Formats: sequence, C-alpha cells, structure tokens
Amino acid sequence: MQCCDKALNGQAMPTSVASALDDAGGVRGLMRRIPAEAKLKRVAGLHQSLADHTRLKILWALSNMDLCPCVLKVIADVSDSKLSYHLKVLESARLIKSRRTRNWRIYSITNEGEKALAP
Amino acid sequence: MQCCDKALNGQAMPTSVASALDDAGGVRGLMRRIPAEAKLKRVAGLHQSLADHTRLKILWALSNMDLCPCVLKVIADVSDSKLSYHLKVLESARLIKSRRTRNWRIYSITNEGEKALAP
DNA sequence: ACTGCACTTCAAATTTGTTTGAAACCACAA
DNA sequence: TTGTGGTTTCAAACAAATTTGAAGTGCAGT
Repeated sequence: MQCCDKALNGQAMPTSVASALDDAGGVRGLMRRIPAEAKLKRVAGLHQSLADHTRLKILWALSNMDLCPCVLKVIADVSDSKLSYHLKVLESARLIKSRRTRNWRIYSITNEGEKALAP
Repeated sequence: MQCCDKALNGQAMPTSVASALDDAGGVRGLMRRIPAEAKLKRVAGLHQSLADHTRLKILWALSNMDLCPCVLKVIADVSDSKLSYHLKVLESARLIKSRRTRNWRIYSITNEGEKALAP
C-alpha cells in the first residue's frame, strides 16, 4: 500500500497508516498539527530542567515555603557548589526566583514552578 | 536568627525562614511533604524522556494517528537509526507502544504519552 | 581595613546522553 | 534460496550535562 502524499514519494506503508494520513491531509496536514520547532525546543528545555531528582526535591521544598540555600543544602543533601549549580538551572528556567535579605539569599518557587509540579 | 531544628544544628538563617520551618515541623516536617527519592527519580526520568524536540515531535505526530517508522522518519527528518533510538527511548518510558503488521511496525501513543502532552 | 560567613563561579574531570554509519535482523516475494 | 525493503542493533565518536574542589564575591560586624 502507498499513500498519495508527494512528500512521501511513493513510500510503501501499512494501509491503515496510508488512509489515516490521507484523511489528515497527508504529511503536510499532519505537520500542521504539530507545534513549531521553536516551541518544541522550548518545551524540551523545560523538561530538561526538571529531569533531575535533586532539582525536583528543591522544587518540592520551595513549593512548601521560601528557603535559603543553607537550608536547601541540608534538605537536598548536596555540596554548596552542587546546590548552587542546580539552583541556577532552575532559576534560568524561571521555575524559581530569588531575592536578597541582609545576610542571606532567599529562593522561592514561581507560578511556572508550581505548574511543573502539578500532576 | 536560628531555627530550633536539630537537623540544622544551630545553622543561622533568615527569621522568616526559621519561623516557616518551625511551623512546618522543622526540616523533618518539611521533608515529609516531599515525595520519596524513588518517586523523584522516576519523575525525573520521565522528564528526561521528554527533554528532546525530536521525541516531542514524534509524540505529537502519534497523538494524531498511529504511524510506522517510515513515515515518522519523514516527519521528524532524521536518519533511520536516529529515529529508532528515539523511538526506543519513548517506548522504554512507556510513552508510546508498538505492534507488528505484515511488513511494518506501527507505533502508537499510550495514555501516559497523551498525558505528557497535555498542557 | 580585616575577618568570617553565605553563597557563587570557575575550570577540569567525570558521567551521561546523542549521533553516526555499518552490520544484522526479519518477513515476505521472486 | 536468494533478494529486498523496512527496521533495529551495535560500537565508536561526539556532545552535553553534572560533579568536584578551589578560588572568588559581597555583605556585616569588629
């Protein structure tokens, strides 16, 4: 079986696939329903930021209360620089944000961050 | 300022953090509200599987219809082996599944996969 | 100015994930 | 049986993310 789609140039394929593809307007029709490359890359990057258990732990902690690195360090059980690295990843992804007080820095979760934890 | 929590062993910290922490039952109380390590690792792994634009494109395509690798290859615009690699990652994560027909393999999205695409 | 503390940055080492092309596999047809 | 098309597997090359420990920054108190 083959599909009439020009982009496939006579490529053989299962009958069921060929007809579903024709119904959808061929490869071009299907591709119109897929988010643009730029958006896919953005979403992929977001998932990348969440693809680490230490970062997820930090995010969960901050979903309960604002915290300074000194406490996050104990909770995540990591070294200072490691913590700092992960905080930076999360902050670049805008999942958390931070502010300064006298002696400390205080991190808090953003709306984006909250959404990322939602089931 | 410091928190009465023993796990912090006299660690200095912002007043606001100390009181929020005490209210939550200290570090132990806070940690009880954070999913277990095993679950965090599982979720992190799921995000890792989604942290690639090619895989997201495949997932979106399959959310529209079942497809064979020969068509996915055109849609994702990648080599055979590259496609196969990404399909394997998605299938191991149970975001997609596959079945055999006569000459072809047909991939389809799972419920998990659908959920992963939902906003 | 000097010190100590909280935290971040840096660059090198390490680990992990991805890409590549060649080879293998598998079902079917000739 | 041999050939062919569709697909997967493999190992090596490559790229990207993470870890490490040392050095650096900036703020307060002395």
